[in-house]
Amino acid sequence: MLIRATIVDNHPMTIHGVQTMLAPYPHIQLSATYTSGKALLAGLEREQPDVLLLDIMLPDTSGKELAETISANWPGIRILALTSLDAPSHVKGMMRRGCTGYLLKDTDAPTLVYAIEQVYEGKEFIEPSIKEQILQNVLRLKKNSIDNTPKLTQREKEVLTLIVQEYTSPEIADKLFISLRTVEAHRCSLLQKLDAKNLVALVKIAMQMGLAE
Amino acid sequence: MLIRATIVDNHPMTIHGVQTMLAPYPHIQLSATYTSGKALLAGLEREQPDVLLLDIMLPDTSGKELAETISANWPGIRILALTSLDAPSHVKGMMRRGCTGYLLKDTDAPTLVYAIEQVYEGKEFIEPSIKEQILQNVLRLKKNSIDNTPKLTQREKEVLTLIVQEYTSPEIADKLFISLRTVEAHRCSLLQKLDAKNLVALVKIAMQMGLAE
DNA sequence: TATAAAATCCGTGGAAACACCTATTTCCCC
DNA sequence: GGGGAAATAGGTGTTTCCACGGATTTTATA
Repeated sequence: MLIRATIVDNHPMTIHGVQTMLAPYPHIQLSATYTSGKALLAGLEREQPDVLLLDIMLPDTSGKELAETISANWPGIRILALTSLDAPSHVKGMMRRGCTGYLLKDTDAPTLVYAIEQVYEGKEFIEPSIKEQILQNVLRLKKNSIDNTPKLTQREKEVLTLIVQEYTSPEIADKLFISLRTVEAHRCSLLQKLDAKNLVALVKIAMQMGLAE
Repeated sequence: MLIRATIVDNHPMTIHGVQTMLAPYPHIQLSATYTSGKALLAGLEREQPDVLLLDIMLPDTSGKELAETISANWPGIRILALTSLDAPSHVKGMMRRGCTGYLLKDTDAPTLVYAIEQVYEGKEFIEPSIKEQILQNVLRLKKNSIDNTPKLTQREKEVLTLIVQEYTSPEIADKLFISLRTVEAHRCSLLQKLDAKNLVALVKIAMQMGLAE
């Protein structure tokens, strides 16, 4: 088994580090290295690796755009995100754009090799700590959410809940047996208290608070 | 170490099954069993267990409401969700309402015991398969989403993206250098194609497609 | 090149949302 | 018992949204 890998990273240090880490493993060959998205796209025309180690923050293109275009144009290339960004939103962004793995730069050689092997075989590999982080991120929303948003009154919470359940103001008025004006008053309070520009912003905030899936 | 456990489930069969499973483990004592939410709440006034095994579907109250009130009124009681529902939304709902664990009913005795022990110590325990399911649910949205929604045209996708970014129709018109009427036409198409009742519904669908966090 | 799909635009009208303002009643807490 | 927050409701007006028609031009593609 010979795995041809390629790396894109604007830090030469990272590239050297990966080269050093992979040196003792002859079955993984770092066939090419690039320091920008443009250089990579140009290089892919000549030579396609099996696995691409892709950073997110690059000088010209962003890693997310690159992942999208590469997985669309070269579906045979497996992409392993290699970055120091551990925020769940970045993980989601990369995985949804076609990456099969996500690794942090502070990893060790065996893990790097294992991740490359897994990704090469089409199996997902995500840093376990990051998996846990995402999970907690999804499950623990309620903690700093509607209950711990002391700004909102009971009634406002009720109205907000009905709003994200796609009820309009007149419908909410009927449902709560109050006047349309009262509902509108609550809506205004919600917009101000939650610093929302409009309905869309309000819904997004409410969903972040866990009021809807 | 003696762990006092209590179970709420409207199926006597489940209760018997748990009793049988826990019998060989003397350090876990099933101190009380209830078949309804009301009975549980009444029983808690007399006796509080260390760990509560809680089903979601109950005749009177729902497990989610129960989890919320119990974790609020008896914060010392650890709650382990024990149900046959494996949908991520249920897991999120229960965990966000104060459960420390989530177990499926098709589990085996050692796992049940381990879960109770973990939860007793305040450590989270979630069925590994469910963890993975939630993770995939979060990460793989894009797959059957905006790209695989062939219904939407390119322009409609652009407009939808701007909508969830909290732009209003006039703002979108300015940004895309098109008429307000055109934007509104795209909005109507979006509402129809995505079967959305209104803006709120549209935003929710868009977020499920991964267009925003 | 013919045809379909996409993208553009308009008129009209009503519903809903949002922004100001004020005001009363209720209820909790010091 | 008085102060303050919450909930209630109204007036007025503007903006945005949404739905019902329609139309033309551009683009892709078979």
